Formats: sequence, C-alpha cells, structure tokens
Amino acid sequence: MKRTYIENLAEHIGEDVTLHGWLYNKRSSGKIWFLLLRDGTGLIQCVVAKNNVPEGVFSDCDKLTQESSFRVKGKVRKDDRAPGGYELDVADLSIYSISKEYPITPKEHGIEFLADRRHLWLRSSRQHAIMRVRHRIIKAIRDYFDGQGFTLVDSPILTPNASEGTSTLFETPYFDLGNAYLTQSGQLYAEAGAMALGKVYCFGPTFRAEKSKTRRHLTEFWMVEPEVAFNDLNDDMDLAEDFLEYIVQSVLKDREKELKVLERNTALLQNVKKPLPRVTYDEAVEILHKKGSAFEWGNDLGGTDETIVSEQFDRPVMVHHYPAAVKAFYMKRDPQNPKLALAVDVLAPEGYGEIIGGSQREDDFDTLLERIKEEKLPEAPFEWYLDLRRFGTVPHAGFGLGVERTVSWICGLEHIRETIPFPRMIYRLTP
RNA sequence: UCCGCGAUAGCUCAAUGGUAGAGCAUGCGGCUGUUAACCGCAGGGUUGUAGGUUCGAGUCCUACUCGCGGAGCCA
Repeated sequence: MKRTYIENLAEHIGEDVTLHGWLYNKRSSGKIWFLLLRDGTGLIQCVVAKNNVPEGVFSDCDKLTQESSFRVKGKVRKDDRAPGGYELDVADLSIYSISKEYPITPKEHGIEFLADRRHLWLRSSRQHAIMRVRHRIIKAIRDYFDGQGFTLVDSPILTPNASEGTSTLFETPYFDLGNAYLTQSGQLYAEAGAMALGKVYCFGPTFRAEKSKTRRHLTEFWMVEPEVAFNDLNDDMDLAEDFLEYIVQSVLKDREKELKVLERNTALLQNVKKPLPRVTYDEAVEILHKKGSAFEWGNDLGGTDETIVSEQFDRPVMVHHYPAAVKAFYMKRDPQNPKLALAVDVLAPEGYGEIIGGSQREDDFDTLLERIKEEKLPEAPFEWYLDLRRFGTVPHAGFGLGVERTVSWICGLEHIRETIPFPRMIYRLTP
C-alpha cells in the first residue's frame, strides 16, 4: 500500500491508508488505545480497539513508548472530537523501533535541558511550527527577489578583512596567506555584483564573534542582502517596505496553522502593509524625549530606545538619516548635512528591534578613500572595493535583513535561539 | 568585559538552621472515547564543586564552575 502523509488525510476520508511515523503520546482505557502519531507533516490520533486488530497488535501498543517509530494501517474517519478533525481506525500496526526513555516529555523543561537536546527538541510541535514558518520566510525572500528580476550573487564566507572594521570576527589560519575571517556581511561583494548585474542579492550565513549575550543575538545567523545600482535612499526604503509586506503576507497566507500553534496574535501582523511609517533620526530622538528618555543626540539607538520608538506605530517603522558617526564608513553622507548618513534601520514592532539595516553607499572615490583612512582601516584589502568607484561609479543602495530576527518577530518568540535549527551562541557550540 | 538572578530525583519544582518531598517520566496493576487522560502500588538523592560558621547546613558565609537575563555591540 502506498504511503500517505497526515497533512493530506482530508483527501482520503473513508479510505484505507498506511501512515509511517513516531509516537507523540498515548492514552489507554483497558481495551482501547489512543496513539497520537506524528509523521513530520502533522499529528493524528489512531484508535486501536482490541476487537478490531489481529492478535499481538493490541499488546504491541503497550510496548510503544514516546518517539517509538511504527507504521499503521487503517481507515480515515472525520471526527469532531479530534483536534485535527480526523482520526484513524486502526486495522494493523507494525513497529520499526522502540524508543528507550525519550528525555523530552510532554511536560515543561528548562531551556538548558532542551538546548542540550536540540536535535530531539526539533520534533516537538512548537519547534516544528517555527521551522515551517522559517522555511516559508526564506521561500518568500527568494520568490520576492527572483520575481523582481534580481540575480543571486553569493558572497564568500571566508574573507581577507572585516567589511565594517569594528566587529570582532572569527579567525582561521589560511594556508600561506595568513588569516582568513568568517564574513560578517556580504554587502561589499553584493555591491560588486550590482555593478555587474544591476539588481542582485546575496543570501547566506554570517558570523559575529562578539560576546553578545541577549535574546536577540546569535554568533552565526542568516542574512539576505539586496543591492541595486542607481537606487537612492528613498528607493531603498521603497524596496524594503514592499519586501517586508510580501514576506509577512506570504506567511499569514500559508502558515496560519503554525502561527496558531505558536499562539501568535496575527492581527498585529495583518497591519504590515505599505506604506510603512518613515521618521528621521531627529524625529525619533524627539519621540524619545517626549517619552521621558534622556537620550542624547548623536548616539545610536539602543535596544530600549528602539522599543520606545517602535511602540508608537502599529507596524514596522523606518528610521533614516542617522548621525554618520555611528554608522559604517561605506554609507553615503547626506549632501544637505554631512553630519548625517543616508542610512535606514527598520525596527520591528513589539520590541523585536532592528530587522533591517541599509543605506545608500558612498559612490565618490575620494570621499570613500577618506572614510577608510578616518576609520584607520588597512587600505590594501579595500583596493578592489575602491575599483568599483574608479570604474563607472553610480549611486546605489541596499540593505540587509536578519532572517532569525524576522522569524522571531513573525512567530512572536521570546528568544532568537528557537528560530534556527542549531543555534550558535557565545556559550553553545553543540549539538 | 560589566551588573543582576539561579543550580535539590531522569524532568519541572517544594522544603522557618532540626528525619529531603510532590507532580510528571519509568516499572507493575486497573479501566472501550481518552485529549499534557485518570486511579492504585513501587523503585529513584554525594542538594553544582571546594572550604568555612554551627551541637546541627539544601538553607548562613567565602571562593570557584556552569547556566539564565540585561548592558555594550549589532541583524
């Protein structure tokens, strides 16, 4: 008999099917077993009545422990008592493997215990839902750019230098060429791509060796970075808001069930539509002062400041024209006011903070060289980057979206460590 | 790096300085509609480590280890 998946059972009502999976939980009542089967696509309760199955099958049910694997044959029945709406009346069952003392019980566990068993924790319904949302977000990202005529130009992971100079990077010996560093951003390479192909994006893992110890940080995370030749800051913001709307609406449309498992208030996500509010850094500082903050002009917005600003809006807010001093060397200064950078951060609502950071890039050779010197960066590794300004430089802009922060926000999670299958944090390298 | 909190059964947690306990999980028994099922019985402990105070320390003190949360940095 051909295999059927739980997510497709609606098409098989009244039919005999064979399901393969793992035991999520079971209950018994003397001469009847209720086996909750998990197959990766969903959950279904299988009902085993002693009188309806061959000799031996009923006693096999007794041997099944949590996460034991088995296959089961039976008839699909619609049942309003079942959480999924369907049940399976079992005619036969055979065991693949008996699981011995599965550590993650259907009770509460501490975070360290679960993190140590991340490889098993992924089987639980909450983690299952998060991974499904994550996948849909990544698909939306690719669909969006592919559908807009962007070309994927992946940046290298091993790089000779820091792209922004400030962060602490992971270092590794590289043959006779000294040390290589794990990339913290593909942006500089994406700029080269944009000059070659016009509209590009890179999408891959990035690494930060900073000892950040918060619910918003990982040492290894995924970032998607579009870069567009001839775009200015306003074009950049237009792209960011259109992109974000597409991602959120795609998830709402295709992952309703998963968001329900996560008990996410989707009303707040429905709001994520164009246009997103745009405020200047100056206006953001005004908001902070109005709310009683002692924030000083010239500083970067901290986590708490971001939360106060984003609380004033019912959807993500774009903060632009930051003080140049707190932003990276490659960001273009505002011609109207050289103290400001043509930069934008998109802050997610509900305290989730910065999910996008972007800017128009410095396209003038002399100015860019000056910035590199100001930041005391070594010039040699940036020679290729300066070439982009030597040979047909044009205005261009782009941004980076942090995938895990986006997943965390859309799922409404407490901590970013649940957004990636195997999180890497300052004190966690395993499993 | 700095500040705060924590570590007791496999797990989640209780225990006024005076005999270390419960629920879940595990094992055995009962139940033909259970929904983190329920009922009965049983096994399960070097209280993170090392010192100290005390007649007596899970509890008080010191140091260390590990973890959690926050700051800084950032997506």
